Amino acid sequence: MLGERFASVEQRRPDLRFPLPERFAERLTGRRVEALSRRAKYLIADLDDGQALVMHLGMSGRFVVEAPGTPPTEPGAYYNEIGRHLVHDHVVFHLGSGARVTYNDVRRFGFMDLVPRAGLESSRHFAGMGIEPLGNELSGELLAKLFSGKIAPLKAALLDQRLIAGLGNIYVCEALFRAGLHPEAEAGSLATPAGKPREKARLLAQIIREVLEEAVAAGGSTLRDFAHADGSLGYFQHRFRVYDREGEPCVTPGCGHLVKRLVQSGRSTFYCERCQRR
DNA sequence: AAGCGAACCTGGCTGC
DNA sequence: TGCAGCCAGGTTCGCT
Repeated sequence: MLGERFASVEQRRPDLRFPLPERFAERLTGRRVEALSRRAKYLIADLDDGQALVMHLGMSGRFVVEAPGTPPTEPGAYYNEIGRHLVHDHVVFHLGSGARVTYNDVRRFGFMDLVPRAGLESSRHFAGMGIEPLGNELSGELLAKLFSGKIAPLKAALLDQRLIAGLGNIYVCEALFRAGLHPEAEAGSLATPAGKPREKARLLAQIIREVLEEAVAAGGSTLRDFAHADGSLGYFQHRFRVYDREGEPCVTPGCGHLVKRLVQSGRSTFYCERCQRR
């Protein structure tokens, strides 16, 4: 997409999670993509008219990139060769080069929006958003400060995008396990260790970074249908230590306790009650 | 104000 | 085989 123009855009339904912007396809047609970036779980394409195309994949969204000359899928076909449900191809970007970028999203929890690039940080999607977990700001000191006084469970605080923006359910479970911290511990307890000052916060901050870097290097996690834009899959799911491993033995040498599952604010948490302490 | 459950939507899997 | 129930990578809304 970078440097390309949108020759045309097909919008096949009026909405994803939210209504698509007014005259969406029309406003994109002829525009050139000048930059691509990411903030938290949002993708941002800067356009040559000062607008930004903001995109979020939700739970099941994916982009598929097809090279110039790839024949269009057969009209009326339900699945393509890799089992993708074509009825869930909602937006198709036809690029000047002839390549196609298709947004497919079974559950339609994803969305797209067009907003002025200037002041993007204070626009409705980004205002109040927390720090980047891979940015320089994340430190034990800041983590302790962010969680100070919070009685919400550690798990919920880590998922709270207003504090740290970009951690999801899988990586929070994995980070808590590696840090040996109990998901139900009060978030504020990280900030108030009477003895070793903020040792837990320092360790957790370091481990969050490690887990994310390792997951990115492994290409992310393919649970059911996640794939990169070129169709390749992620491999981090093979390195899960607790996520989706309920009832399996804890991987800590000599532990042997079974991984437990509990529900916190509507999301599954997987943890080892022996290795993860409050 | 913070924290929590429900809602948004479809499909896959399990168990009866 | 069929059907009900549960579960899923995320965010937002509304209630207490």
